[in-house]
Amino acid sequence: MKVACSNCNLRELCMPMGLNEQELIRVDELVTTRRQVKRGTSLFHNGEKFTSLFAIRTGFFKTSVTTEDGRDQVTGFQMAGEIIGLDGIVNDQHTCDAIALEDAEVCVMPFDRIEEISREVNALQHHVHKVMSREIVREHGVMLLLGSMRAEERLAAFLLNLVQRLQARGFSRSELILRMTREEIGSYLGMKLETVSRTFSKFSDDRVIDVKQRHICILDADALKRIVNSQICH
Amino acid sequence: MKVACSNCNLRELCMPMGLNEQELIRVDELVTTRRQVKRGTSLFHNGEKFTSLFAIRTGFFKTSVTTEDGRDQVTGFQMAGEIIGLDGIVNDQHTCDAIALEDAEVCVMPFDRIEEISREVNALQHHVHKVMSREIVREHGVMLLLGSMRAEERLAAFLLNLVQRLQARGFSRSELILRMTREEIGSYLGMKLETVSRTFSKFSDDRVIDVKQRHICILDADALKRIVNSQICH
DNA sequence: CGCCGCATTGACGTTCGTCAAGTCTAGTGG
DNA sequence: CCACTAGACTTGACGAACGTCAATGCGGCG
Repeated sequence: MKVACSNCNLRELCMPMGLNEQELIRVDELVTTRRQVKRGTSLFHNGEKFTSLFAIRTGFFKTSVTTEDGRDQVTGFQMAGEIIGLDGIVNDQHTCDAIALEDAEVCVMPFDRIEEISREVNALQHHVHKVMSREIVREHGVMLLLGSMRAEERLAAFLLNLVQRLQARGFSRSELILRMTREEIGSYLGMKLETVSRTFSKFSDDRVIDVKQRHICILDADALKRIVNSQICH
Repeated sequence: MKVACSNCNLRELCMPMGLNEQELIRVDELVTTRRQVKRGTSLFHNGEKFTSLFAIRTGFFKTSVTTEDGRDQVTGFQMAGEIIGLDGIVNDQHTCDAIALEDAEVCVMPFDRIEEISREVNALQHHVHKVMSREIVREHGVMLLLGSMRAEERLAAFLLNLVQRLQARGFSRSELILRMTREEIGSYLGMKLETVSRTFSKFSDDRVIDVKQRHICILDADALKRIVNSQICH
């Protein structure tokens, strides 16, 4: 049942590379347990005590933050091999919610153990730093998107990003199934669900993608890239 | 000239707390040199090789990312005691520009040395993790702002954030001098400089703040907070 | 088979961006 | 010391993009 990290087919995504025998053994100790998360339920909630990071083994998550006055903002969508929970480190409690968008399984990695093993395995230490830095850079990209792109550009960038990550996991580079609603896409991209829907329809009319509910087929990836870079006359 | 970190008046901001004698000595070795950065010049640029993190000793910075097609987005404003350069870790090169908005001095901390000393001083290790996590959480807040707030709410949140950080550094909680232009504020907040200016004027008309170019006086902090939380009728 | 949540589409309104004119201020050089 | 200039800021008029509200369509699940 329980697969060691050293044998996991996702190891290139969540683990450091180039470890020796002994380091591999140590790193395998990171994951204490696995946890199943049913679709629609939460892995953690804002305010909950932070103890562990989670590596996604299967499934798909969204993370979102909420204000006192009830607005909420999806801050990311996470898929297999990605690490979730980094927000909790700073104050020992989570500051966002993580909700499974399909049935999922995560590897639980207690953070004190991560720190302990990091001190011995340099590659792990550096890997942790890289994972956090990558998240910071990703968020810079989202800020750029939210701060300076228009609806079509945002949605095009979103689709390209999704399909690129799926491709890295062995899925098609032209077909994908959205695990999230239009409203969740809209929240992530800073637009209303109606605008998301209209923009999908526009892309479909322009023969750039094919949309059947949540089934998306990318017909012209280059056109999408041109849209992101605003090389399209409006 | 060179003040040890253990004696620096900013140590509570950039250093871990509760170190013993020996650990203090080790941590003092983090900062190899200081570097002066003149107003308008860069600390680092997108694409430059990453070697070090920087702790701001004096002065004020902005960081910004740029797309191929020339759009750019201010991703943050940093002041004394804050750490800059975390984006560079993941790919060994910086992915944004850091520009001084006033004459500044930074402490240069080579990252390999940070990792080395982190392995020995647990408090430093955890501190590094917290600094990175804090940046991730901060960016979640910016995403919320960009994705779901309107112009007045964004600017109110921005002012409250700035003044709160200045207060933590011993400055007034009601007066501040903006180190950045309207255009830079606009870029950060995802709006045009004219909208920034108009919104300042509106706040001024409503007696919430007093604006004289870059000199801002907060007359009614509670009103600003209500604006952020949308408890104002439009 | 029917219901419910999600998605689509249309009509209309609001907010913010665009363009343009004009003002203020700090810094420079006579 | 003052006039001049360049860059930053303010303000107004107008329009485009997107949000809002409402009606309708579709598909999956019990």
